[in-house]
Amino acid sequence: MSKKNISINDVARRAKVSITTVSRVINNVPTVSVKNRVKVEEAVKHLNFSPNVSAQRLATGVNTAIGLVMPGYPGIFHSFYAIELIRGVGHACETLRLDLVFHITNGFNPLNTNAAGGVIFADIIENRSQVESAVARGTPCVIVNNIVDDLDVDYIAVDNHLGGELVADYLIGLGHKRIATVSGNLNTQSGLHRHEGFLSFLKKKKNIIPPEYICEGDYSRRSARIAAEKLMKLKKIPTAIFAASDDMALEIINVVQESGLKVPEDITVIGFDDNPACLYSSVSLTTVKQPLFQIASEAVRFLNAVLNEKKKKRKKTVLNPELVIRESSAPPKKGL
Amino acid sequence: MSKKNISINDVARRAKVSITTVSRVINNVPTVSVKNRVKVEEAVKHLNFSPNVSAQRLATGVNTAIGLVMPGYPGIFHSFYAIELIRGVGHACETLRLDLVFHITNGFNPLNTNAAGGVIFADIIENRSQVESAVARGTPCVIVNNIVDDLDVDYIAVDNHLGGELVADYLIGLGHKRIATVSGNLNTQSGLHRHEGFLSFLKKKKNIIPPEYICEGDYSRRSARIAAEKLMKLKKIPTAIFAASDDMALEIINVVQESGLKVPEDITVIGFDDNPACLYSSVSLTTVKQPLFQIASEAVRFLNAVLNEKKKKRKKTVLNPELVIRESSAPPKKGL
DNA sequence: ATGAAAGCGCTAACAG
DNA sequence: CTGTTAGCGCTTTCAT
Repeated sequence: MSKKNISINDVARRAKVSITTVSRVINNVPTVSVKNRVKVEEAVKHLNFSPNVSAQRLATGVNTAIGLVMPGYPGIFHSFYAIELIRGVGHACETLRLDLVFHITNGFNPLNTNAAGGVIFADIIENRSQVESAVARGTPCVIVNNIVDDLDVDYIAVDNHLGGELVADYLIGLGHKRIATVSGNLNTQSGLHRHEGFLSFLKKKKNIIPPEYICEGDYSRRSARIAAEKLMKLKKIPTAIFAASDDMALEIINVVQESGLKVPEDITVIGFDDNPACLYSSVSLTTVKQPLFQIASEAVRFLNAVLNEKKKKRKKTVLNPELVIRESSAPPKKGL
Repeated sequence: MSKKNISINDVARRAKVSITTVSRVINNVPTVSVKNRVKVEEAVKHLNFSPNVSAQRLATGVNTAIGLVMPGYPGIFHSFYAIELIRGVGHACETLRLDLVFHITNGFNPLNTNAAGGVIFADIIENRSQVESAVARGTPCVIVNNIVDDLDVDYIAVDNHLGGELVADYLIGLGHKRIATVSGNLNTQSGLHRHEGFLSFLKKKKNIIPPEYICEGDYSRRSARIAAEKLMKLKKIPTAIFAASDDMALEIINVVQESGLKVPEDITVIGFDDNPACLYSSVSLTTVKQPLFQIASEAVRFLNAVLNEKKKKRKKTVLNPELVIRESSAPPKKGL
């Protein structure tokens, strides 16, 4: 270390007070004479002193850093989901003046989550064991966007099942009969739930959907393209396609247009996410909006409250997504 | 705190060895008998012990966390630039097993950058003073994507000026005469340098560019649209437009196409970033590629080396961007 | 209102 | 190879 560390001692010496007084000033403890307060403040400024966070944490036993653990599978950073979460958590931490310790994990090297006082897990694919050990160690955890009932953790999630149902309901209401879907990664809870919600609602409403209309994607543009091209080659082309993400929906629209068909006149396409980037496409997208930013902020605020012992009760929250109707959806053409 | 903290003492007691031995085991110090090592490992596992990072840092005086400070202006998270940086820094930290402390700053509340052993500043708009105080405090800093020669800090940047020149040179070579440009935010160094490089090269080559062809944008889609619409209303429409970001370029293409013109047949459009999202647009974009991911990783590796005292010499690096020619550019139509 | 002193959990000489 | 001990920088009783 080349750092000439300025400590509370240096400040005390310069201000000619005890380190206790310096500590009081840094922590805004009221019982300090104006005279001393001024002296200390002068010294702090003069020495460019900044308290050693590690020492503070050791002494108080309170770590005010929030951990954010994000799965590291390829492409996640190109997803609206991840970005929005980072942004939400980041802003909330800034507002609350908390450090944010960010980790990308591939599920292998088990990070030392104890560098933070509380941790937020963005999904838990491949890193359940990490969650478990953090919980066992007593670190407050909140899982975002994953409903986990078999583990003693808090979570804040969106009802993806309902999201799928909303789309199915809307499509039926519009009069569509030939409805297809391209799922997200079915290994993720979001992908699975959206898919199941959509399909089960259709089935409940006695809407038969042929197997060739059910395509498994993985949230990538590439998978969407493959699925869409397959759909466009069918003898009976669907009149509506539900994609499990906006990104995939956009790619599907591309394929549809390349086939010489129009959205929504010939085919309705619906996405999921409410990714603002999709407002700029040729047709604005009908989609399902999930309050990601708020979820993220809420997770931080909750953890902060726990750290301050304001509350310690469980927080298992499931929020409802919302259908946003824009240009890419319309009733099917007459006769279809 | 509701956490029942397991300390090195608990482990020592259970393993019936001294805390020093436990410490040695945790830190992989070789001089520990196999017998003791096994006992300690058993205890660690049994107690789900994980060392207190704050205590380690205090004791060693070494903080292995890397700080990443990002300006918080609106929209930055929708830029490829920010995402790529986060991704690059994140992955590098993971590989090196470093904690990443992430901060979004609006330039006001001066964060305590000393929560990290070294910090990376992604641009320094509005937070120069923060950089200065970190430097004064002796914290190793590296500034990314900003050439800062009036401050004693390291930086790793892309030569944006050259980037602008590359585009100008290419356009001239293609035979374009009526060349327009939509700049990025001119308060950012990248925006300014790209703009200046582009313009100065044209001038040097005796290419006169009328004032109405020079539009000031701010990296937002919105600003690009406004500028492009203005350009399309001119009596003499340009045959080529250089946008300071891919995102803006895409929006410009939209406007061009809405005007009934074609890219690149009628108008060449060139971007800057090499944002992969732009591969999916109707025409793939000719653009300037900057090695953001590598820059980010390099910044982390450098800081890590400094922390390990492997090197302490200055690192002022300027990397060259690279022109990537794709579909959105072509020679002007005959006669123009 | 102020300070002395103990201790947070860990590492790093130093002895043995 | 192992243990004792003295801090690291700060907070927090407890006196004064």
